Amino acid sequence: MEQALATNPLVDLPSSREKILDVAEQLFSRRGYAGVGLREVADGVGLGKSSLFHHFRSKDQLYAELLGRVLRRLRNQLRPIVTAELAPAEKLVRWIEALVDALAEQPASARLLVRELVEDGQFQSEELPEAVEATQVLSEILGGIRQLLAEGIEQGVFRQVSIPHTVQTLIGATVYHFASGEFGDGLLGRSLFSAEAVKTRKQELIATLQQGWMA
Amino acid sequence: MEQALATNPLVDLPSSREKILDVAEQLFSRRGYAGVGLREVADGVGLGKSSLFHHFRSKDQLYAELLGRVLRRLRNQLRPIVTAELAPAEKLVRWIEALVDALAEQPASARLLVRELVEDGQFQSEELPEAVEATQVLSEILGGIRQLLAEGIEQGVFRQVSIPHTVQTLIGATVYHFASGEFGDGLLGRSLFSAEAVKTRKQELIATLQQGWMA
DNA sequence: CGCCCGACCGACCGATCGGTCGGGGGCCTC
DNA sequence: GAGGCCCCCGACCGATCGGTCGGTCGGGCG
Repeated sequence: MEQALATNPLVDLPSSREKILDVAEQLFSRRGYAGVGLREVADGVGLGKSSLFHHFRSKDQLYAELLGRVLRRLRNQLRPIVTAELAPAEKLVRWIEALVDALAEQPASARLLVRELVEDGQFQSEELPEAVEATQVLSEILGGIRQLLAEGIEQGVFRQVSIPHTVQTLIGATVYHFASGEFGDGLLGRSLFSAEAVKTRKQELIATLQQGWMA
Repeated sequence: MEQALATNPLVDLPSSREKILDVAEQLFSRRGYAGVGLREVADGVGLGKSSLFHHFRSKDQLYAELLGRVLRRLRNQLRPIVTAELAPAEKLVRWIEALVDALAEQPASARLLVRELVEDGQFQSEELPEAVEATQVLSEILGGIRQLLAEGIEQGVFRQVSIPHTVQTLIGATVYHFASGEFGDGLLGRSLFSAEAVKTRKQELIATLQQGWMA
């Protein structure tokens, strides 16, 4: 996180802009869009507040860009699984594992996503191009899992579950879980993101859901 | 909502105070604690902002009281099921049904709860007595479902699932689902709270989870 | 009648909000 | 060495934040 960045003349881009996004991701994920002021973000980066506006047009745009970054990461890790040549049951297991891994790798992601899903989306309706792109990436991810489920049902390996409800259950069991912060830590008696807890989560999920959806 | 309240000399209590809580519940659930100003709450009730402080000490206290109201409702609807004399499998089904019904009845509840669970709880650590009480009610609810699951495992009718993870899955599949607002509406193609969608949710949940947890 | 009190109000407080503006310093290129 | 560009800054803007204050009003009660 704190390597020598400025000393590398070739890829010094990850400097301020990325640092702002990193800090903002931590803060927004914990206390929400309205709960964090730009002053605090700037302080966390070690810049003046007005410097943020050199890199981003507005608070809205900063947030939208953040969301896009998180969603693109997820999409990139999940896409190859949907398009792979595998049996649906195997695909589903790998998809769940990959989603859990992706969420566990970057603890702020799940919280950010839950906030966005629970919010009455002011962002997708904005004319901000970054927000529009983020919405598209989300649609891609959803399309993938829907297709995966549809395949399995068509081939008769899954029960005839309701696809939208199943998607919701999956999101709840993964994204919500890793977004549950201190509450989840307290329930589990350890950090949600400890290697042990992540492994157990995968096992429990796959056992429950696979068994619950198999024909 | 707009009956003649003041004309009834016996039960005129549900007047302003309850009205404030109702309006605040709608607003906070949709845009979060930090996202709603007291001015807007007061306008929604039809009062001046300063009048809110006649009924509540602070914004924090108003919010804590709100949370307590929601949690007490849930506890009161779930408690009799845990203590009932029924087989664990039957109890679990009824518990899920009751939770879904309770969340579906008052659409703001689920969103409020998800926000609270995802937030790094500033409220339970506060010295606000209303917040402490709300935390206790939440613990009661959690204790109930934990006990229910433990019973089932002990009697061998449930698999040896991890109880904390199972609780998380249950919360995700119910509370998150009904908190997912416009996103969930879009996924389902109808309102999350339509009678049809609620009924389907119950069926899907019970089928999946029961089948996934039975020994 | 006079008195009290709960409900309510507008004006106001200091602080903070997102955002703007003019300018300064380092570095690269003519 | 003179410009140009990128990055950054402090000072400042109007608006809004949670919260306070003094005071008005009307109904119940002695």
